[in-house]
Amino acid sequence: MSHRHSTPPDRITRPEQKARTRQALLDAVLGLMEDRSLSSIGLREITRAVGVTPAAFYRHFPDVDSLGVALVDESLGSLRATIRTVRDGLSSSDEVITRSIGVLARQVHDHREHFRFVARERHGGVPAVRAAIAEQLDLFAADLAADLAADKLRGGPRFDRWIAADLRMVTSLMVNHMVWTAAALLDAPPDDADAAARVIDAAGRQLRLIVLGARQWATA
Amino acid sequence: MSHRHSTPPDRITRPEQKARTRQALLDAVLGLMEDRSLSSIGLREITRAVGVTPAAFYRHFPDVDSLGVALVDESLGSLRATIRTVRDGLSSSDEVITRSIGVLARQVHDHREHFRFVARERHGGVPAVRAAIAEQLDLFAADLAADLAADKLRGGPRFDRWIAADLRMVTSLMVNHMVWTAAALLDAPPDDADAAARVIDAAGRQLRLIVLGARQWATA
DNA sequence: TGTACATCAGTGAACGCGCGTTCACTGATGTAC
DNA sequence: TGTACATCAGTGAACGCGCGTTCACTGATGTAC
Repeated sequence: MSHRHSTPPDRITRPEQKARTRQALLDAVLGLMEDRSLSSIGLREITRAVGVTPAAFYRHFPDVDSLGVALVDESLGSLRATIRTVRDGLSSSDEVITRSIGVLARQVHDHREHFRFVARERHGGVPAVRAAIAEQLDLFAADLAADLAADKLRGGPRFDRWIAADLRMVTSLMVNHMVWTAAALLDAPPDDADAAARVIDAAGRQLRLIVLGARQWATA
Repeated sequence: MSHRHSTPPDRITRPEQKARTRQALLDAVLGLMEDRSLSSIGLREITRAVGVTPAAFYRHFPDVDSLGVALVDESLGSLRATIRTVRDGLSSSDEVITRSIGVLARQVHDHREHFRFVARERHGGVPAVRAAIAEQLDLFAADLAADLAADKLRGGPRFDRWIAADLRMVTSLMVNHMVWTAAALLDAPPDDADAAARVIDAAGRQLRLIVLGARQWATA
């Protein structure tokens, strides 16, 4: 009853193998950043963790900083798509707040290392990485502004009548709050559900307070 | 007309000289952190910038991380006293908001390197430094909570009736906003007064929105 | 299907260099009498 | 005030080590015919 013919030969093509090594390099850096910043991580350290020679690194990235920029896209690119879909079903502002924070908490739990990387390097020492993160966060704020302007929220402020500057002011406040919430979740131990629940609860109330303020702002 | 007798001998005592070298080490690190994180700065680099031998470093700190902890106290300790006095004269919430942000902007302008250090290391790679910063920021939030509970603000929410958890929720939101504002000011070029003015204006409106939300929160 | 050649991800050795830490020391400052 | 001794911030040499980068190479994968 051998299955030796049921498994395909699955020979790996060269581009596939290259992509795997590249991914291993990215993963290795995330793993090495538990208690350190990107700028303190050495090229040899990375290749040692992956199990290739130092020179092999150059087949994938010109230097460690460039690898960092690639990590920004990997970390925030997919999250953006996920977050957008949360707001797609039209619903009340309270629902959207609770669900948004829930999704964020789940993402942070499932991709701790990516979020730790972003929190650590957002104001960190590598200019190119900092710029890439700022760009992605601006896109988050723009997405949110577009959704609010489309007035998807029932029971919330009437954002469709807001001037652009005020809209941007409130969305940047919300995005900043999101980033801060992620960082607070990271500061709690990974398996401490109680601590995480407390952060999530506080974050939800803060976001609700902001929405209350926004409603007043519009009518003031 | 020689003044050779008018200048005092000003011989420097040994403790004074030691304190000067220590301060020079602290200053050198701040200067080296323009585009890098603390964890990537070497001991020899620091002593080279000061003009002493590497071994001299150990007369002042056991390692670079400990120097970082000392820098946290230098950066945030004095700011805390300054910020407290801003709220000391009882005044309207709008006044306090405008003045608080003004003081913050001035402090960031006058002590750019210190704030850059705090922003960079707040979520950075050195656990001891991160812990020291978190502790100082908690003290900021506690100061603010105490002031709000004493109901110093006329025309603002009646914080004296708030439960402690809600008070802490809103003060941590405000402190986080303060830190984020400082970071945003740092991202603008040092001499670009227009860019700084835009950040200050947006920050003021965000803080005012938060206060509006807090007023609603209390009555909700 | 088989053969001859091209591609290129990863190798392994070598390079010069700056790192953190140790140590016995020097010599100006400080103190006891 | 003068002298003899103690202190200790900073010196300078030495150590073993890991760093980033270069280079000609190997050999499996891919392609043209």
